[in-house]
Amino acid sequence: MPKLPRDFYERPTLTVASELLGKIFVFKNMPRMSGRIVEVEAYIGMDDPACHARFGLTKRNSVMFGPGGVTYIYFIYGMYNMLNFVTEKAGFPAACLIRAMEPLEGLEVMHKNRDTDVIMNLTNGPGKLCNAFGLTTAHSGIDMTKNVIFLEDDGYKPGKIIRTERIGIKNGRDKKWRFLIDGNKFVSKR
DNA sequence: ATAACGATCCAG
DNA sequence: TGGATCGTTATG
Repeated sequence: MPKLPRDFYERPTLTVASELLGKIFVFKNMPRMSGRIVEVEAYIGMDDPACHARFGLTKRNSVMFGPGGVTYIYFIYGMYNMLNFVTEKAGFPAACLIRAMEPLEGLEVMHKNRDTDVIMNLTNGPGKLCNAFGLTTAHSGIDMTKNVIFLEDDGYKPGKIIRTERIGIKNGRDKKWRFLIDGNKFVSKR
């Protein structure tokens, strides 16, 4: 199946966010692991008070200032990793946070990493899915046009897409920059 | 040098 | 509803 090219990512972040829904995230680990994206949030530029780029270029967020189609993974709350894809062209800092997926391949490893038998509980949250896939900050800055981490399009068409406020932030919570597939049971809990 | 806090999760 | 837990950033 063909990988999504850099052109897919280097567009307005809200466009990318909505089109990420239904795409297949692939991590060529041992074994190959994958999941269908069902919930995403957009963080856009230095003027977005919830975006890591709001303080300008720092050591942590530098990858957001580079080209689109690169992973941005950061560590938070002393124990969780968050998976993002950098969007827009180099120079404009923005990214999409992947909040939930439907697990497809590598279920055994996910169950082991998450220490649960419940499939529904594997990847239905941004911290959970990184734990399930084994993704850490060591996987930040990976070029998604290469062969380790990338997206595939199998032609799946999500049904109705819902837009809501972003979750877990204080500033900028008025913006409806969270996108999810209506009725999908792998969307994160609230 | 130090302190506050965060794009979360889970137990009780 | 609160505690875990630590890197990042701001402030003195």
